[in-house]
Parts: sequence; C-alpha cells; structure tokens
Amino acid sequence: MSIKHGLLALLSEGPRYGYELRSSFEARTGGAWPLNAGQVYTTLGRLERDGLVTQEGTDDEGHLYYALNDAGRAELQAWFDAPVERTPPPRDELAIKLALATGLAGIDLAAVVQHQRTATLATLQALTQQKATALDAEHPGPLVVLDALLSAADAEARFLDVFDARTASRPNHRGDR
Amino acid sequence: MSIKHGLLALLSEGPRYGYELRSSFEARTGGAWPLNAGQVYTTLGRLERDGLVTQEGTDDEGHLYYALNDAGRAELQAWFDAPVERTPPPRDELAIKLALATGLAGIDLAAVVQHQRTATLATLQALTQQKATALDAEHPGPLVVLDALLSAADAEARFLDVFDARTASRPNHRGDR
DNA sequence: CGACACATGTAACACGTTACATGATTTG
DNA sequence: CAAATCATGTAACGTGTTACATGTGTCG
Repeated sequence: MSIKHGLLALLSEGPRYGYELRSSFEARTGGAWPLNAGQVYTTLGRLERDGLVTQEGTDDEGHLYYALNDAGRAELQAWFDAPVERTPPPRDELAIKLALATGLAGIDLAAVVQHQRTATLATLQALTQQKATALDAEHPGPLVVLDALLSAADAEARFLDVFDARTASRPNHRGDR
Repeated sequence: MSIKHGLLALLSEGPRYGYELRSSFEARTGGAWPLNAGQVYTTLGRLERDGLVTQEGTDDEGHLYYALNDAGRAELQAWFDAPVERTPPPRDELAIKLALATGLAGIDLAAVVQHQRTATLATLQALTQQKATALDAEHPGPLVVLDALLSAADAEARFLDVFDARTASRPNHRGDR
C-alpha cells in the first residue's frame, strides 16, 4: 500500500512520467528505499486499473505522462487523513523467531540474541553515521527516513535488552510438554 | 519468510498436522498474530514443494502429519544462526507518508502527525494494558511478542516527537521547485 | 437440532520484487 | 566508440491474505 500511495503523492504535484516518479521517490526518501524502475510501471498500471490515475498522453520527447484524477485525489486525501494502520500488528520476524525459539531444544537462545544484537548495533551505528553526513548536506526530506529507521533500530536494541534480561532471569525455563 | 520458518520451528519438536500448527503458532505468539487456517496448508504445501518438510502419513483419526527433514532442519538452523535481515530497510508506510507529505501543497502536515500520534498512543496504551493482564496470567511466550510490539509503538511515538519538533522549527519550509 | 470447534483444502488475489528486453540519448 | 543513463515495459515469482467449500465431531 505504501508505494501506491507514494506515487499518488508525487503525482499530486502534477502529471509525471514513470522514470521521473522513480527518481523523485528515491530522492525524497534519501535513497533509503531503492525502487526498481520496472515496479513503477507495474504500479502505475495497477493504479490505472483501479481508476486512480489517468494517462495524459505523451510529451514531445515521448514521455508518457500520468495524472491524478478525482478518485486518485480522494484516495490520497484519505490516506493522509487516516493514521497508518497497525491492526493486525505487522508480523515481525524477530519477534516470531524469539517467541518460537523460546524453549526449543537444540537452540542456543542466548547466541541468537547475541547475533541479533551485534547486527542491530551495527545498523544503529551505520544509521547514526549516515545521519551525521546527511545533516551536513542539509536535506530535510531524507532526514525523516533516517530518523524513522534509527527509531526502529533503537527500539529493536531495547527490545533485545528486555528479552535478554527476562530470559537470563529464567535460565532453565522450559515451555509446556 | 517468517511464517514459513515459524512452521519449521514448530515442526522441529516433532511431526504435526496443519491445524495443530496453527493453534501452536497462535498460542506461542499470544494470539497477537491470528493465522488463517487455510494459510497453514498453502504454506505447508510450499514447504513440501521446496523439500523442507515431508508428509508422514495419516493418523488413525485421519490427521495428515508433516515432519521436518534434513533440509528443513538445516534451513531452520540457518534461520536461527543468522540475524534478521533489515537490508534493504523495510518500507515503513508512516515514514514514506511523512517524507512525501513534507512540502506537499494542500496537506496539513501537523494534522497528519497529530492523527498518527493519537493512534499510536492508543496502541501503546492498549498494549500496556494487555501486558499487565498477561503478567498476571504468567505466560512467558506471549510476553515476548507484547514487548516487541510495545517497543515498536514506543519508537513510533518518539519518532513522531522528533519529526514534529523538526517541522515545527521550520514552519514555512518548502522543498525544491 | 443447531451452533461451534476441528480439520483439510482450493481459488483467487494484492503487493512487492527481480530479471530481462528494448531502444534512445548522452557523455567520457 | 563504449559505457552509462534515461526511459518504458513484460514476465514470472514469492509471500501473505481472504473467501470459500466441505466434512466430522462435540456439546448445550
């Protein structure tokens, strides 16, 4: 749902052609989310199928422009009006992993947590670095993305701490059976 | 990738049949992630197609059992050995929304943030409530999931604060063009 | 009996993703 | 000239999801 709406948002500034949308999307998100060119066209096709955008004909350079129509504008407005849905909660792979690994024979839970912590801290560090350089460049758009990723990575680190503390306090815990 | 591996993890405790796997999955994750029964069978079919599980014949009650084979065990071990991949970073709808909404005409950024904050705080509160009741029930498995969700919701709230502070300090910022 | 949980499965779809094909234009 | 970028698209796949069909068993 996010890419679809992302393209709608970009189209709300006026008709654009596919390749242009891709560049804009990556620019606004600081390249954090590379977007395969082909996907723009498939997504545009689906948006057209759903009656949210309309083809506007070609440029004198052959660029095929798409434009937001009324339905598209309504959809975009609705997207902005409504908070991002987290219901049902997104399936977080890490949480599933730890929830199911707990009490599983042959699994070194502490090691799993340790590996994950290392990876998470590395991500955290890399993001902090990126943010520092981004701050110099003075580009407000991408900063948002970095903040979001930093928040998420930070939360993951905290979560690992909490989980670790809990499992450490019950060293030989076994589940049912 | 998460459901597939989740089923593998459950199967590592011995042969199970579809419906059983569904119940176990929901039980271990505290019902936070409802799993449609049908999906278990499609996923099992794909796991079998990929040579990770094998049919073990039917029960005297007609239950069709699946079992982990060597390839499945290896895949599961590899899953536990490797940290959860966050590369490329997951596309977070909220971040995309805010990144693209910034500097967009006709969009009340502050209102968007405000709506999201309300929703996020509600989620946070509901989760805290759930955790409190879960603590009484003394079920360690589901607690992990609640902690993960709480961490994520908390991070979202912090992120919104940071974003709000930044945009508030540049009230009339306009992007390029 | 009727409702509900158990149990297995199929069909169809949405979304994202990759790989690939193709050609024009620009630039070192 | 060769390589890179611009530009548009198609085909195919993986995963997750819903809705539906179907039947058995159980319990109030």
